[in-house]
Amino acid sequence: MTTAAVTTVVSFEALALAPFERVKVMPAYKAVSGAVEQRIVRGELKPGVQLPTEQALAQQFGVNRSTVREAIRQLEQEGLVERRASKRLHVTMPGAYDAAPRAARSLLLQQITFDELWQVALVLEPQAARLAAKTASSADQVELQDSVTRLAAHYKAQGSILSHAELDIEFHALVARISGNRVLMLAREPINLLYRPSLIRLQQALPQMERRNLDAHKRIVRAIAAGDANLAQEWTRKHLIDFQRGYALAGIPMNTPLQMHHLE
Amino acid sequence: MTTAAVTTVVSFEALALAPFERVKVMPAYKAVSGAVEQRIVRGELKPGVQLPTEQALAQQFGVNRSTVREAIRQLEQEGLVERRASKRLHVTMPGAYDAAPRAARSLLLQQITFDELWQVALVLEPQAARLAAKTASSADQVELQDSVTRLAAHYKAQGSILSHAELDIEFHALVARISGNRVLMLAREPINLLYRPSLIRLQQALPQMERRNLDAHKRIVRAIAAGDANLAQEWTRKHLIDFQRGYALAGIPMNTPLQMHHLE
DNA sequence: CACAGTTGGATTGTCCGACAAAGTCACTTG
DNA sequence: CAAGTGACTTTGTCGGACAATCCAACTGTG
Repeated sequence: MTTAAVTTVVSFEALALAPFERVKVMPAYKAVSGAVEQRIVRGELKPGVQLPTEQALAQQFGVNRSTVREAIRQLEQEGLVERRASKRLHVTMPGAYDAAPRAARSLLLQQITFDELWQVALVLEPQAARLAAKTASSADQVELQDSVTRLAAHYKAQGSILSHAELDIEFHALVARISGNRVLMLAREPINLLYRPSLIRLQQALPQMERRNLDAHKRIVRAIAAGDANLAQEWTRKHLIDFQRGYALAGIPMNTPLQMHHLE
Repeated sequence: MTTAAVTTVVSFEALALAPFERVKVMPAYKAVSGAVEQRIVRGELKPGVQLPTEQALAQQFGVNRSTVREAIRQLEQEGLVERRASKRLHVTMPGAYDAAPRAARSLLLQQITFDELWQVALVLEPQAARLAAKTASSADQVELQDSVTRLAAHYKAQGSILSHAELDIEFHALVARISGNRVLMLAREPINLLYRPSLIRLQQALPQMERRNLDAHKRIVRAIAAGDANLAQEWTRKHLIDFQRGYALAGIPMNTPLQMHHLE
């Protein structure tokens, strides 16, 4: 039975072999969340479908329910999963809106300044208008017209509920949506969140800006309706530069870090 | 003792009072994670400091350790907290890089197309170059020159480790970093992640593009070094449009959804 | 006294079992 | 058939437990 094989003993070190790389050991909860995440990202678990109960998941993965729960918390936070109707877990497609608040918070913690925001808006918004001019349907045009009408109404009678700034923001969000470019919408969103308070503040400091803003919106809508991409882009750009001018006019410095209350 | 107060009984409904709004009841784990999050965002807990142990947290919040753990998982996922050196919890400042992968994944799940990416890059990259031209230090200029040199070396001797596409990406990331605009960097990042595979693919299909790319990079660097913002912006824009032209030339459609393997 | 090895406590990751609250669903009843 | 009801399911939370690992103090040795 035993065939005496002739072998030579050679030590591992003697061969100067590369040492084994540290084996990456993942906590079980991370392994579980990762596994579920993969199946969602791969499309095997489509948005809307219910996941098994915690108990069942624990059995399938061969871990304890507590471990499954920790994994679920991660997936929840990631927006891949949510408890709809207070009970069962459902797979959800994380929308752009989901990542935005965190990005905004990250920017705040990094003490970004307003002009950093503005410099990006200065190119994103005109591009949104340009694209919108190319793709706007007639229904979109009606919506745009409505938005301008609301702004005009607000201009005539100051008693409106939404502030001028809110309507302004709404308008630009609408243009971005009409552009149909989801990357653009995603990139805009954190900026939008942080922009709002500054815009409101400026509008209160310089109420006379309303007239110019209204005018700009009108021109932008007209350009989009006409399908004139260049014009829509250019007017949006002017609109933004105007905003910067107002900022300077009001004597508010643009290069001081944004404060935390911008997010509350 | 008992003073008979004269009261009239009136039913709640009879007064047609507004119904109570549904009291928002938060799960304990969310309350805990929210509490910690607030103290971090407010700056009371600065990055780097250690958090108490799970046991201590459980006592302070008056909940079970399991509950604390679930809260920690959320904070961990959010990037506000991490286990450094394998044990103690440390507060961390989530960087832009942290939110990007999730944003990228979200975009993939939404089946975005390449031209949506490109349309945003088309305005962000030139703006990055413009800002970089205004702020580049001499050290930055050296780095830019290095980057171009590496690209040139790769062009001469194909044997480089990094592909042409990788160097291209690196260059644009460098320009963005030099721009000093953190909002811009954040907005770029998800695009960067998704752009890479397409760029590599294109570069393989059209190796003759290398020459033009190298040329464009050179001009951009020269413009930045000269502090000519307009020129830097314009050349970057041309560089990107060139890229689009190459895409069409290679016969690759730009409007098909990006595939999942873009992220692996 | 310096230094390396040992040891014991502290902390995390995981498990088990339990229970109240809230939802679900089938079944009963008017 | 609609409304009501009651049993079952599932989640959120708790308490305790234990192995593995890390940390720090302690100890023996030169």
